[in-house]
Amino acid sequence: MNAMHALKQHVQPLVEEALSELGGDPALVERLLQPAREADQGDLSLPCFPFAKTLGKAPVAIAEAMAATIKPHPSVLEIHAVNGYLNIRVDPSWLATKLLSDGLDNGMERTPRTVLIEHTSANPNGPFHVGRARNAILGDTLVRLHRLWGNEVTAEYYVDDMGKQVAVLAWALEHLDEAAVDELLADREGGNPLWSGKPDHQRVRWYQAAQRLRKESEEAANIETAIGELVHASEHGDESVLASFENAYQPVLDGMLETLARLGITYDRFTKESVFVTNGDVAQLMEELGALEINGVAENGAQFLDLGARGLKGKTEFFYRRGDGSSLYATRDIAYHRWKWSKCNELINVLGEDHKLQAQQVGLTLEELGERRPEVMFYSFIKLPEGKMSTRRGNVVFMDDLLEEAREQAAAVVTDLRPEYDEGTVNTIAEAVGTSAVRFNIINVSPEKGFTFRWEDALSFESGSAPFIMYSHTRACSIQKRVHDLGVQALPSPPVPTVDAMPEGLVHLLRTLAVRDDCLEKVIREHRPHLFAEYLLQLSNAFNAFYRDCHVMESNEVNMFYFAVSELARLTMKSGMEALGIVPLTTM
RNA sequence: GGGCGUGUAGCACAGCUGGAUAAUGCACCGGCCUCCUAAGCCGGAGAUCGCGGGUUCGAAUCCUGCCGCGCCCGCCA
Repeated sequence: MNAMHALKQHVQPLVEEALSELGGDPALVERLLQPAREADQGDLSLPCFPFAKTLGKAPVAIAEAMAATIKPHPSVLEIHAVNGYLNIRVDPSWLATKLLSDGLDNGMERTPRTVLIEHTSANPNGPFHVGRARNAILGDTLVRLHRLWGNEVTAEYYVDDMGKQVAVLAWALEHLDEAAVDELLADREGGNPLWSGKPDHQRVRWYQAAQRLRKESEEAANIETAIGELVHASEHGDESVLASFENAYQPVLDGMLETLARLGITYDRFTKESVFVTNGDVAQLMEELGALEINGVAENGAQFLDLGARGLKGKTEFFYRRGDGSSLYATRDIAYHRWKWSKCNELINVLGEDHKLQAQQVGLTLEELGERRPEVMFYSFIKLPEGKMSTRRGNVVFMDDLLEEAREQAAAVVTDLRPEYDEGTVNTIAEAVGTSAVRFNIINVSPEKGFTFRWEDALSFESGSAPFIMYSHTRACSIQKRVHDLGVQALPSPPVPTVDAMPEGLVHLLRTLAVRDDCLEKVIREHRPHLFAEYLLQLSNAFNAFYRDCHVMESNEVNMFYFAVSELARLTMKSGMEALGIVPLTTM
């Protein structure tokens, strides 16, 4: 469907030729000839200002001269010189023919890449709140977008199954009972009773109770020692301790995954951090690091790399080995990355902005070892209007609660709009609308931007939201169903009308369909899913204009060309929605 | 203090490898259901692009200084 790319291939030589005749440098055309910023001005546009000096002519005159001399081509409808710009407008008939013959398959020669995307990897110690879930939603969307682009993707969750957080949980489950936990957390608001049986919500109370004891009780020092011993044992690969950790966290992780599954998020593989300790990779790695030129040793025998020598600013010492010889989280992460590289030819991590420094350290160390550094999509945290999200202070929105609220609100809207629907239908639609709206609300903003969560935005079902896209899609589905019911089959290459017979909404839709691959390509290259969300909004909008201007059916007569365009748009919307995790309902 | 990121209409957000009148949604004002689902469509109003310098034919975009906000600167994870 890369019709705009094809257009440029046709047009560029003609523009270069015209420019050469005037004495300009044709080598500049490739870069300068780009999609027009102003949609009403054309499809491709060449600013003529850079040629003014060498040609000794005004840009306006250059553009006019080129417009007059450029050779015609079937793909080009018209060429105008405006204010020093050469504006080229695609012939919509040519475009329609091209789009319909290419179909969803964009016909570009691409070798699919093997991509490993690690995302979420949240500590399994409690339920997702909206802030932690941003990682999973962005990561899963990236996975889906890569699949749409034709890449082979493995989505991976790195399970932090050792270290302090799990140790605290395991300790709590071992040493506290229900009554003790209740007492320790007595001053807290009770959570939503809906989740009282969900293990992530249950067990996080044990974790929180233990956190209190660690800070506030008289035995704090003893507890700290006990937990320290557990951590130490896990870092040395003690199997019984690791097994007790797993018993502690696995139900929590299952509960967390249940929440994500509701959002359509699943993983192909879970890799446990402890694996790299028990299989010897970490020991081997530390040995190699110790032999590096930039290795340093502290007084107590701890070892670090001097990454300042490799351009790292700020704190330059990167410790990878403690004085007692055990590894650190980042060390294991490096071992994990080497393993990941053996499984793919492209590696992407989704990380919170708090991991930027560590990602630098891991990346530089990998390069020092002769490996490539992974690509990273960083995202900023989600705040609440009241400030930073914090479970401890109760300033938190749980994903489970948000999804429930979203479903209820959506159900209210459906019941209001479609009173004839039965309860089952309402629930199906409400669940789809609710989860899709929540996802879209997070995908829609650029990852590096701080984000303030507001209920009214998350639950907005109007223009600029997932339900808007979903609704446009159901219109296309409705058309398909009606045509199908008439017993009419789509034609592979229907007669394409001339430009004069094409309403504005149709032309706009064709041009929007034509730029999908350019958008997707950029999204994949730059890890910026929000641009595709933006595109899908535009496409839905364009479809609505087409729907307004072009009636596929007039008194049971099917316009085969309109139907073909409608179907192409429907399938493009559907695949795009799936790539964003929006549920493509056929009716709503 | 140092490093990284961010600042665009009342609110939210796009545009940032320099290019024409800064896009979109919410909220606000007005219009459209004898016609494929009005969760829609059309029109209107609303912006000193944080502030000051610089580079350029041209700056929201690049450079620089300042200001606000966020994150990081553990032999934690």
